[in-house]
Amino acid sequence: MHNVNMKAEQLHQLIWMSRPLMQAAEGCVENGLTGTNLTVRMRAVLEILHKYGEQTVPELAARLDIQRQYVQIMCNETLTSGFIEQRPNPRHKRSPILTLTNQGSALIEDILSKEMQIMQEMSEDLSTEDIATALKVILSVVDGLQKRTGERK
Amino acid sequence: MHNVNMKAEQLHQLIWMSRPLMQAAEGCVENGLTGTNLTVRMRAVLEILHKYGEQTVPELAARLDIQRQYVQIMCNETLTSGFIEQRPNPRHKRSPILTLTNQGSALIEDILSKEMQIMQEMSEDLSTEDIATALKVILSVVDGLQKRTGERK
DNA sequence: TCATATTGACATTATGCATGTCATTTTGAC
DNA sequence: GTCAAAATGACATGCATAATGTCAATATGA
Repeated sequence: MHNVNMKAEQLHQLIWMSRPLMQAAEGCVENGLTGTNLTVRMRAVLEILHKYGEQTVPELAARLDIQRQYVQIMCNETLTSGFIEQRPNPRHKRSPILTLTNQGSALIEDILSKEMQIMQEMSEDLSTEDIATALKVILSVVDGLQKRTGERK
Repeated sequence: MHNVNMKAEQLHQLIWMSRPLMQAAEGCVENGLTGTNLTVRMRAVLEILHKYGEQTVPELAARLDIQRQYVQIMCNETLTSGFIEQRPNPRHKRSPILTLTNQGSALIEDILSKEMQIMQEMSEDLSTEDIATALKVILSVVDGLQKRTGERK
């Protein structure tokens, strides 16, 4: 009985750490971007292209779960900066395929590897099992919260 | 060696669940507010007053870690709605103490108890130890990330 | 007492999107 | 092949959630 409330309260605390966690994560990413001429949004574009390969703006938007119109803006910025370029799309003349330039490719790889190094450093303080457990709990909580809400979209 | 990368990758995945987690949590809170004439910001004001007792706008701002000027707006809205009221502040004539009205007090208690019930339901799927472990990991990660960033003031 | 800090109020700006519209393709069903 | 429907880029507008700047009134502390 008392145990039930303990669990609920700890879960509550866990859930509301999500904001500080996100802010800390984003701050850290932003920090790693200084001196690169990249913005956080441009980095996001490069990351997806690096992870999933070249693709069009609408595909990127679906992947990022952001409105197409906004992703268009992000991509246009990134194009201007020269980290990505357009390739003709055989499947759609108005919608070119976006692809990393050599410069963009090298940059995002460098950034991601530095970020991964931070992950490794931080994971030294934690056991493999604890990390796995935490991830499992978080996934379960996200699922539970979404189910109990007016289902997005 | 391979283990190191596994840990880092799981940690990475965990960290970037923070955004969906936050969105799910906020969506759920918003959902619970329908029919109450409360906005999310007003709910935040009520919650702090309920948790930490009556206080001034600047105190609230510090607690919420939001700029004083914005919290002022949130509080003025909440005042208009009648869920909180001003009390003379013996320590500062220009800065009244904000306190919950009976109506506001009843409302926030109802909301918080319904939210806690959701926590209890969700915690049924998880063990006490797993929740505790997850919380520990998250706190550690937030700490680690903040340390590795241009330290937020 | 008097320089400095605090506070409420108001104005402006920024960020990160969502939403709406339009003209131009592109696609798919017939 | 035709034609309605869908996809796409471009552009405009709106909106929530703040940060930032300023001012005048008031408080505070040395």
